[in-house]
Amino acid sequence: MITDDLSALIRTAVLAAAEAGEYTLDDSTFEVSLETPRSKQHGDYSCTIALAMKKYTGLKDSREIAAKIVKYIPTDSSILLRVEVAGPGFMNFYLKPDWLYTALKTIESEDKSYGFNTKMADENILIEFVSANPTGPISVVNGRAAVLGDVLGNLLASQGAKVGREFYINDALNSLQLEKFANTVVVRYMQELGHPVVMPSSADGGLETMEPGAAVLTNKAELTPVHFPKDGYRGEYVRDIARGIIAEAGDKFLTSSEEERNAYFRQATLSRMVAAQKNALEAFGIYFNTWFYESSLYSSGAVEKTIQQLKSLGYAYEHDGALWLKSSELGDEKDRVLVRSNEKATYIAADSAYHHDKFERGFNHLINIWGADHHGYVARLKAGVAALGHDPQKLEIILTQMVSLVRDGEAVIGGKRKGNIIELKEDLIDDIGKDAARFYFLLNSYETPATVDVELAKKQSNDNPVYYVQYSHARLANILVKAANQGITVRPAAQSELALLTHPAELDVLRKLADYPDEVASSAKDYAPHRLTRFGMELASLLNVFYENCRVLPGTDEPISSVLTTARLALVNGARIVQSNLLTMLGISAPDKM
RNA sequence: GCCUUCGUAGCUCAGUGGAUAGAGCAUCCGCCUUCUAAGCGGAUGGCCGCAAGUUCGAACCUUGCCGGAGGCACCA
Repeated sequence: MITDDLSALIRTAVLAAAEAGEYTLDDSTFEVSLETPRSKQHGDYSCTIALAMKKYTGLKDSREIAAKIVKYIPTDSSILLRVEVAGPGFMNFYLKPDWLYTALKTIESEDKSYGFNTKMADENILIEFVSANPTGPISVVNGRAAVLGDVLGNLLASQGAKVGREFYINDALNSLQLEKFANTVVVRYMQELGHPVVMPSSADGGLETMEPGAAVLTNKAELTPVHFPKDGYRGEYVRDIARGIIAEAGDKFLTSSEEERNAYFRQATLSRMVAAQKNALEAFGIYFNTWFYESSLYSSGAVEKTIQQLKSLGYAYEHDGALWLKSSELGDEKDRVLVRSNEKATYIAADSAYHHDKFERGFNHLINIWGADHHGYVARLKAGVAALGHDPQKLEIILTQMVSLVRDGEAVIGGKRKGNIIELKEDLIDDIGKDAARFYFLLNSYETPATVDVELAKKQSNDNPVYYVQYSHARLANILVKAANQGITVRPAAQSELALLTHPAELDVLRKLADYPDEVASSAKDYAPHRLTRFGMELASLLNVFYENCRVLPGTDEPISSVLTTARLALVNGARIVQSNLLTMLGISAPDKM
């Protein structure tokens, strides 16, 4: 890569200058960092080493240091046009356009793998994300973590890491909630089959109300009312599940034993809810390698085994009738209960077992994506993992800032219990599509608290920058189609007069294309998918400028030499590859027509 | 009270210790007879919450304060 060549050149010059006695160098472990200047007046790359070297050399004027270094940079380099010292001591490097043409050839030959490398080949990473409770649908709030985890997975995989995506289903300990959920579905089931329902008075002062049963059994006498559970789940999706059960099993649970009915509903509501979640996520382009059931940790004995292990390692002790984890010795602020005095294991016991299991499965690096409201749990889990002999540094918790929901300017409060959920699929994807929805979440850093107004998102969907990026791709594709129709063949870049590409708009595009692999690598390293999104918008903007200023195919007014057309077609094809690779990385389609 | 996090243009947000702090939307003015106007060009708009410190250099690092969000269970 060009930046590697350039920094090697600078390193050699810094050492050569010291050797020649221009200055003394106290520390030879200096880092040569290159940056892309914000303004291209400052060259293709800029180096600040002279500023940093004030400490090591004893010289006061960093412009002077820069000048001394520059003296030892070879002027007959194959890549370098010139070097300038500017400002307080920046060294600005202006490269020969050749390097851009070389980059274009590289893009063409690497094609779909341009932007990929093998730096992280030793990493076997498991990303666990979304993991929404199986008592409600995937909501818009989950959308951000979902797309973040998915694209982060793509980014890490592009760096050569093996990546697994996992969804954890909290189906065991949380049994009270699951029971309540199943009971709620039973009530809706009976309502669908004709029973009236008594809705309890709500906490915010509403009175007890009566809902009629569905009019399916018109000839029968009035059926006995059933009571909706206090704090039951009020969302419409509960009725959907009830209807699904009727379609599959009919009305036989009206007359079955309570035991039989409860056992069936407990299992059926869980599997239907999980299926619905899976369905919604797939509509969002998100596929998990594994759906891990918390209950399996209990049935396999893993939780019990983990507790025994913690005891024998001396990290667990009895106190007040409960079993405690010595988490305070492992970075947590206090000790935590592992097994309650009622003998039930806590979530931390199951979670320790779960993360132990992840490591046991061969992953050497775990990434969990959680909402910021779980941050108080981070130290605890790391302590649990450390107690079991794993390096807590290898468990990374990404906390996404909260997503608050707004509908037509009004805050939507409450959640699954109250029934006012804004569903990811029904309320967003079905309206604006997968591409716009993904792009919407990928625009900003997960470190920024977000407010999602679905109605606003729908109204603004035409303004969604995703179309801007896709449009630039479609225009490129269109040029290639038109060229083929006119019988003009796209030649390999190596057989084109790339030196004809001298227009500033062309050079800007080429420079951006050459930057792409670095951008992917840094987005992966910093877990910052949104940077790639921004890069796509910037590239689109440069492409539009190129499109306005540099005609590719012969026009009626504007004669264009066939060699220039050939060169520009090579550029168009390279840009199409990059824009397509980028959109693919984001899980967004790259249409040829719009 | 303690912990985490956010505060940048009217709004939504980028900004990797570097040069004159950027983009989209909104507002205003221009540009379609040639490869897609979902586009291009221009204008307006900033005590980067406040203060001190570190540094050659701070929107970025440190500390304090102000304001918002979240968390401090034998819940998950």
